[in-house]
Amino acid sequence: MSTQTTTIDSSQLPLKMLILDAARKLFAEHGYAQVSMRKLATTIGYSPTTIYHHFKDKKELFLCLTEETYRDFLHAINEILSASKSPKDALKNILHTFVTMGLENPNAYRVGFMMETDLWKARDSHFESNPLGKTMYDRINSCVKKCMSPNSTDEDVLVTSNSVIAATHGLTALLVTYPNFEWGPVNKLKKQVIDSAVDSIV
Amino acid sequence: MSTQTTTIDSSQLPLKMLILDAARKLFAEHGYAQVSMRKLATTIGYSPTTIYHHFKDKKELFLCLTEETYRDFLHAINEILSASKSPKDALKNILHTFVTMGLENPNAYRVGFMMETDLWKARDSHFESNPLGKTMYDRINSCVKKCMSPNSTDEDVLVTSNSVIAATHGLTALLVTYPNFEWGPVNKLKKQVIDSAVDSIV
DNA sequence: TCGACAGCTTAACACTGTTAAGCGATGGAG
DNA sequence: CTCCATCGCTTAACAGTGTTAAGCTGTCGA
Repeated sequence: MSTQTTTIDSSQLPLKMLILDAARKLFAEHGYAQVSMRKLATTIGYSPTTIYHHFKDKKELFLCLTEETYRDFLHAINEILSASKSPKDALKNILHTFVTMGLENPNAYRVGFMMETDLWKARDSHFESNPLGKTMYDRINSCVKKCMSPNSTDEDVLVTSNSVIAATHGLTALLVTYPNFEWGPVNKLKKQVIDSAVDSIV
Repeated sequence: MSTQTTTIDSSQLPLKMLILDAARKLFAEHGYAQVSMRKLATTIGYSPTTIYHHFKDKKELFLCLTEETYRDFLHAINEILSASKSPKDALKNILHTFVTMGLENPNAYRVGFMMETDLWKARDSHFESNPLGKTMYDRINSCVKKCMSPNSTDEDVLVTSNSVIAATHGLTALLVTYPNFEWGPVNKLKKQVIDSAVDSIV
């Protein structure tokens, strides 16, 4: 029972911020597995135990960073949605940005969209602990719906939305996982993947 | 310098086989990270060090299993190619099988197509240490080429082939990574992803 | 001045991948 | 037969991991 009456976001606590900042940087540079709690502690000049006073475990710490990633993606999506003319334009722009952002910050993309967290696997609903992810997904879903004929069933929309996401994710994942492979001109690749996924929508 | 004149595949050595069999099973069940060398050693009734007499390190051990995965996929591709009428039919069948096999053995798919091994990252050519993967890739590539107009450039073929692979991989990766998500009817999803990728080929 | 509490550390546990050193049996040479 | 080398395997350790129980220390209100 604190006497604190002002609403302070606990994530704004200086030390918690310090940890997150260092973690974000280290993590973006070296990847999840390569950053140990001890290394992180050393870089911020505290003992490893201190981190555990602010985060339940390593998973929770990096889940915070994941949320930041979702926030960034969602922000970009919102901007695009409010600036695009047609739904198809918006959708294509969103997917392009999706790939671009993934390539710009591969480690963030890895944690956000390529790692299976027990937190998610444990639950029936995937997005229960991930409202930002859910919002992102819903945005894309409703954008796809607008691209489709008005008498499409919910299942049609779901399948189409997921298939568009799958294709885009596949490209990003491959480019992130095998950056040294001879992919050919990446821009053409992006365009072809996204166009053939979106233009097939009727 | 052994006096052995008969050609014996060293992978057929009983203990090496025993290790690989146990590793394959443990790994398929629990995943790469969850299987430790000590656990593996215990299940085969040897000390951990023994494993290191047959495999340089954990990475090399699981790279052997990766090769098996590639072998399986390549085998399936070859069967399809020799049984299909049109190139487009063959391509669609290959991609369908790709997804199906991935879902049947998610852990194998993870190691084969979702993990960045230092071995590959270190090299200029991705497939230098992975001839089976190269063959697989080439098979798909030439199948895509047959689907395209004869005056397509090599770059066109490359981009198209990679974009088809990307879409298919994306679906498999998502299904493997988030198996509990409400994907909707997976068969419809597979069909839509593959059809919109392949049917966009001109 | 005392005591409570917050913030942080020390030290440990149970793991991990990996390896240097050594043990014991087997089998060929003298 | 004896000796020695070699092969197959193990013990014990190193350095690292995530994590936590226990304790220390300084500040602040009573």
